[in-house]
Amino acid sequence: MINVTLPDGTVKQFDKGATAMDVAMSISEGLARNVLSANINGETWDANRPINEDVTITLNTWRDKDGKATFWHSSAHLLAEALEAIMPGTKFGIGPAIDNGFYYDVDTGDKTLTPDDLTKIEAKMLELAREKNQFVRKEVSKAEAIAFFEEKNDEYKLELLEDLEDGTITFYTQGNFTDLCRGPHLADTSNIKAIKLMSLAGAYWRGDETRKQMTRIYGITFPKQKELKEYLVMLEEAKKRDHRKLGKELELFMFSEKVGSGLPIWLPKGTQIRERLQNFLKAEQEKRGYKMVATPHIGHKNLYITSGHYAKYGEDSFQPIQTPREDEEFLLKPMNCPHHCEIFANRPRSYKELPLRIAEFGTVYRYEQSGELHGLSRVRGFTQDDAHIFCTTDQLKDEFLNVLDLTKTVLAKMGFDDYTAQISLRDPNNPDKYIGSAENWDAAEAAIIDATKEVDFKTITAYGEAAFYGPKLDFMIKDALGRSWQLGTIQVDYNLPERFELEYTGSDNAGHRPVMIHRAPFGSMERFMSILIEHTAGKFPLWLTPEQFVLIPVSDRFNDYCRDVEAQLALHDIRGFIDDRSETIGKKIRDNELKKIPLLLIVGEKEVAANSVALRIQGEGDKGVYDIPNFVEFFKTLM
RNA sequence: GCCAAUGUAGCUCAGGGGUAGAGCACUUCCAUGGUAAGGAAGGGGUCGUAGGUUCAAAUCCUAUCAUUGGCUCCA
Repeated sequence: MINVTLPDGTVKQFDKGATAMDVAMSISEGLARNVLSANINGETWDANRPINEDVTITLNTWRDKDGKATFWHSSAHLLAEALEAIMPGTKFGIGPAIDNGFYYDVDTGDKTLTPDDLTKIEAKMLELAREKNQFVRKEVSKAEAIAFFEEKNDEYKLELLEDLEDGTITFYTQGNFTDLCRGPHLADTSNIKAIKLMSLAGAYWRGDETRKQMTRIYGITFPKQKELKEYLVMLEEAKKRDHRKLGKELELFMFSEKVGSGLPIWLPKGTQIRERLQNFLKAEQEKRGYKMVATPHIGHKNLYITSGHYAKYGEDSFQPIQTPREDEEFLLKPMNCPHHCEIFANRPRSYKELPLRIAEFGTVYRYEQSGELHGLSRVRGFTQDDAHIFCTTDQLKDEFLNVLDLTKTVLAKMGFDDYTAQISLRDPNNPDKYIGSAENWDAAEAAIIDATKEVDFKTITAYGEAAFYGPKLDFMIKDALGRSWQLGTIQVDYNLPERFELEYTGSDNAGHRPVMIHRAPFGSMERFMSILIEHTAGKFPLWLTPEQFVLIPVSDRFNDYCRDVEAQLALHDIRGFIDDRSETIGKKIRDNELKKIPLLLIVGEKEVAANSVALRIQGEGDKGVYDIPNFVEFFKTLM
């Protein structure tokens, strides 16, 4: 007999060789029907794999992340089976579950997969799923495994096998398809009821761009057709929030082939929002002791030789700008820190000046690869809400707290609450990768960790993700389609002060090297804007929105009155415009609702008589009549 | 940069070897309308760009640029 401990602490006894399915059955038949896999002592297992010792168990269903992962991983195998049936000789790379579905990297040789093929594969998958084939786990020796894939001529699986130890290798077979796989899998294919292959993409084998590019097939499956439909509807809804679409519709920004790809052009409405964001941040920074500076868009080549960027990124960047003078070269600045280092070096500095916090909305240019450009999220020219803090190691933690407080204030003001702070530390196995003494790194990493604890941030720690010059903290946030982007960042830097030979005079009258913190709460105005658009679906908070109200006269007889109201509201810094087109009232309301103007003020005979407006809130409908002072009061409650 | 797809009017899209279509937007006129599309008329495109095939190319081919989905990269 074995003891099985359930998540609630209950211990049940079973015969040796019982399965998670048996455990589920002992609880209820319904649960047994829904169990997809189980976590056994922390490891995910097939629901029908025999258990031979005392274990702690969690049963995974569709509602659990691990359950979905099992479902989707099995779906990937089903995809492979279908593809092998349709295109014999296809070679397979890896086929894992991901956050939303699964993919399989395949090599179809000379044949190129087309979207039409996906439809055929889907149909085949459904057909195979209905066969209710069991996923059969088998432990194999390495020699057996190698023989199997040599027979199949699948060099990818053979390469994967090289890294596996004999005795730990398992195969899974369902129907006619056998794959090298750790598992776990569903009991059989019949749970997979709804299938959608989403897209095709190229993907380098093992993520290495020097290796062969395979075809990646992305797909998603569900236990119910209805869930697939809901998922697709959700995707459609998400697309409506896409900042590229809304940016065009709301006339916030544009791109021009003539100006160049990846170079965003901010239109008047977008610029208004951008400037309000900047003014807000400036005010917050002023409270926290920052001084604004302004530096040129280019810098002498020598600046970047000093900073080390020339050697590291020279060839992959915008190329140097020549001058009439021979051998003189300037670079478009890819970051602001070298300029700011020169500001620090401008004159002798005393420890009494530290921490020195200098800030700039600095526009930088980076030659991103053409395939990487993405709306406002990934561009070649963008403005960082940059600042550099020069301080002593002892001041690091307080400065970190100061920056964290600022970042928190900024994100809260925008209503962003679903973000992750990633602490990036050294790779403990690779200490030579990093510049600076171990003591300094210890101090900086401790400062970050302590500071994030004090402000109670939701953090994840990533070892080995630190920059070579120092540890960092990045704020990650998702766009409408669930893609993760880095917004704000805080980075400790020991390298640049060293390279620029920055010094301050300490209380001991000796020279000391400062530490530098790079930080940008928004990250860049462009990327921040893209996320802001997607999170608000274009319904910006009232303080940010370019047009807070629209006055809609019922007929053009009331245009003069509207102008009067507009002027009265302007006195209270309430901004908007008059829709004096000769259209029907219904039409004007519809148009302005679609433009997402927050407050619609309808004005006709009655309103003119009572010096009032009839208020309608975007998306909410009629809110009744307000006289002007009351409306101003009401407006203030919304801000 | 790599793989794949797409590129037709300001926008969304249909069409497809025989000289270009819809809806919305725009202009003008009529209507002066009370809470999500009033009516009529009109203007607007060398079908991304450059070559090629053809009697004839927006349509087929090649190259190129841009965009989209991924991969790689990301100071």
